Amino acid sequence: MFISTYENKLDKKGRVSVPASYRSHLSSLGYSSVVCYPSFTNASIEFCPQSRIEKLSDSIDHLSPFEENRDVFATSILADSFQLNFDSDGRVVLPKKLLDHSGIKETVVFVGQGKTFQMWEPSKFSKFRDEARKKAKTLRSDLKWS
Amino acid sequence: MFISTYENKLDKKGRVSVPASYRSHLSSLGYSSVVCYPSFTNASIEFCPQSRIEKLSDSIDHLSPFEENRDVFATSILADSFQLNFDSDGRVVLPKKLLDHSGIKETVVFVGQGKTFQMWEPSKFSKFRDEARKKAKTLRSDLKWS
DNA sequence: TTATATACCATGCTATCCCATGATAACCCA
DNA sequence: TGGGTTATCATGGGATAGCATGGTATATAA
Repeated sequence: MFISTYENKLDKKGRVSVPASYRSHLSSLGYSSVVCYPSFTNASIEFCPQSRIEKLSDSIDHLSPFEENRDVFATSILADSFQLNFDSDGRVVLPKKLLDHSGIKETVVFVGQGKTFQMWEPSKFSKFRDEARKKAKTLRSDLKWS
Repeated sequence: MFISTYENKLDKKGRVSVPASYRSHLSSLGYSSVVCYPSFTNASIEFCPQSRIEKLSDSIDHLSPFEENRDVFATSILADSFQLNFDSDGRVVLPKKLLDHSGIKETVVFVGQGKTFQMWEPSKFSKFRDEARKKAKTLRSDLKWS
């Protein structure tokens, strides 16, 4: 499970360490590689194991080949996704497109979301987090979890 | 069951012993790791078995990946949670964010809540306890226990 | 060359492991 | 019952390993 938030820094080469606890969870899942794509609902970068994207790809594939939404999903997710590789110290290089989408400059906030995690520019995240807290207070009862 | 209250001290390194009776109850339930998060409703730190948070993560995961509330729940709960590990002497290190939320400086009050427990700053807890007593007096008849 | 990518090495910080101490509670036995 | 002996537990500190981060060196492609 991906939980907590961590702040790490981009170095001059654009590398950033993925938090060790996230890496160890990834390897416990037996991941081979990971995928990033820009969120469409906000300015974050979504990060997930390759297998999850494949599942997503499958569900897109089940849409009719002629349905308009099929192309919409495929284009906005799969076409904008990047496969990332860890270096030997657990770092990744973020592609420029994703940096632009997120507004990340030198500090990256890693935000655990359970099955996935996100990467944020710090000030954008704190704004989003405040709003999320407010909404969660009113919506909390909607989430069933027995 | 987690019952009664205990006062333990934070040392310079930010470690605090979890009361032995709580630890033995945790291990009798077979829990190896635990999760803490700031309470939504007061200044305490909530403490629960990891499995409880995993259930939550699963139910969030059943929401559509593109539903807005998905991010709202995940961010406000999972992102603010911390996985804590016991050292070999039954202590945990409390992250700075949780110390800030709770106002804990050097003394931690452990408060049993049956299935979970909380951690409080002493003076905040005694205030909370007094109010809880008053409310309980007037609400007494509401508690059903077939 | 210039830029991009990968492997490898170095450093400082901090979390974690392991052991020591003192206090308190539980136990045992005359 | 009292007195002494062990366990148990909270607490403190030193040593060490893991981690984030910075840098160098080498390779690859435009």
